Amino acid sequence: MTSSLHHRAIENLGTRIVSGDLPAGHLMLAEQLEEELQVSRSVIREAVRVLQSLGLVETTKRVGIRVLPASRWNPFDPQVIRWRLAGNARGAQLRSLAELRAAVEPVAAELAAQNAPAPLRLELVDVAYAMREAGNSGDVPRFLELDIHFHSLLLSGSGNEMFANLMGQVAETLTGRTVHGLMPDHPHEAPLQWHVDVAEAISRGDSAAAREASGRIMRRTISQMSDSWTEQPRVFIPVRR
Amino acid sequence: MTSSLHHRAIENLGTRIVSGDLPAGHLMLAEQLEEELQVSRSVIREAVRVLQSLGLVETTKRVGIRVLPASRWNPFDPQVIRWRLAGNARGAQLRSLAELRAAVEPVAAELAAQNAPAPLRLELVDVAYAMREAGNSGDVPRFLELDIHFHSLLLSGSGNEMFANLMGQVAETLTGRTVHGLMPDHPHEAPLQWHVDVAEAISRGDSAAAREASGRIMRRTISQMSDSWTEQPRVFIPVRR
DNA sequence: TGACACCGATGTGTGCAGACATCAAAACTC
DNA sequence: GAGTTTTGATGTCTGCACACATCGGTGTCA
Repeated sequence: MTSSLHHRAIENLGTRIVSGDLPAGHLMLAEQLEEELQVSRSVIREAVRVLQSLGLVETTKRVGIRVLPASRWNPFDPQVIRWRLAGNARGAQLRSLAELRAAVEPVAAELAAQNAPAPLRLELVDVAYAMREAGNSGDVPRFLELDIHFHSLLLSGSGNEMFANLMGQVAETLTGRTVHGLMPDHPHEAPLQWHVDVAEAISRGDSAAAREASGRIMRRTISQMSDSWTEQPRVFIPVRR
Repeated sequence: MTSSLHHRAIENLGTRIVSGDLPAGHLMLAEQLEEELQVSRSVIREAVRVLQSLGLVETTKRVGIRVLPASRWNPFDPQVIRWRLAGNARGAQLRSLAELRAAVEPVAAELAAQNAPAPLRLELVDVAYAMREAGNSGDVPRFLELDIHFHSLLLSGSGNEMFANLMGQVAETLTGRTVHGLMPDHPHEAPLQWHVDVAEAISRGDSAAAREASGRIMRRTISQMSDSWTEQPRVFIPVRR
């Protein structure tokens, strides 16, 4: 039911708010939204309730439905991330995700070396070898698929459900990087070997080596992507006291 | 409006699902929930829509409202985190948050050293000094307050809105740690100095030193808390393909 | 005359009740 | 077993009553 009226209403309002089309402070009335989207009150009310839980709007009696500033949005919500990736904040969103990934993956590798179940360790090694092959043979789509699979296994193997939940976002950044031509036709030798190093370190339970090798991959990734970020302004969320 | 019927319905169902009282696969009907919570259909529907957006339930025509497994929940949603902290998964949730923090803060410190606005850097140094004083004089409540403020400034100063959003969760872990008597009456000297080191490194833009000092704090924090975690089983979220 | 506290009118979200539409699971027919 | 019909749940729409924050008017006091 991805195109129910409810879903479409959320999508419509969510994209417009995140894109800045409906700026912070903008006031709307439920009745006016019914008219605009040509749906009934119940649809609007249920959609507004969801947007409220995402921190995109707040409702006040006698006032209406007010759009909240970006600092109140839940930046980890998959829908908010999707809307930002689809809009003009795409660059900033990709940078945020890449930095988050850079922070998390080395620790995830360390934890996976300590805790991952045996079958997952074996699969990780297999995938790392397959990545090296696909990379050397220039099979870009297969490489992307394996790359996503590798990092998903790593996050899953950490045994931390918050890390594991980043699988989807990581897939998004890797895909975005490939689609936007930020990847060389032939991935470089060194990063391919580092992936193998991570997998083998996890496989033998060497958490320090896993962390170190993963850190190398992340530093390389960041330095490659940072060129296309420099123009994106950073946003500083004020400290709430 | 924190005690509207809508809010109470979400709270009721959310806590019961997260606590395992309503297990994955459990089926409910809207009509039955109306009866049980003694509210009208619109209240139930709006609450279910919100829970649906959090990944806690799914609705199917002709079937009803089905509780989803924990692997489908959004582990970054503040409400989900709060429900887990309030229930029997408290230990696992605190560990997840601490590991996330351990991963993020060193990178946040690095970014803050590169990007934070000047006033924030100055405030960070002030707070670090005040922390050292409060720590040495054994003023626990003030120390906790300053500790939260310090780490909030650090995350905010990174200029990454996802990092900044973790302020609330970090406050929760620090408070939880203090309330549960996991903190010594007098904080140790070394960590106090490391906080000052982080602040001064950020202040002078030395990102490597900031990351290093922050990493020391995190390693100490993890090793102190890990004693109370060992009994918590880890959950491995399967890779979705 | 001016400042301030009170109070009632107004408008908008919240909650309720009932109807019909839709659609997928389940039962039935061949 | 394949195709069709029935059924029962969510999806959508609508009219109404209520709660309550805001605003403007009224009255009191200095």
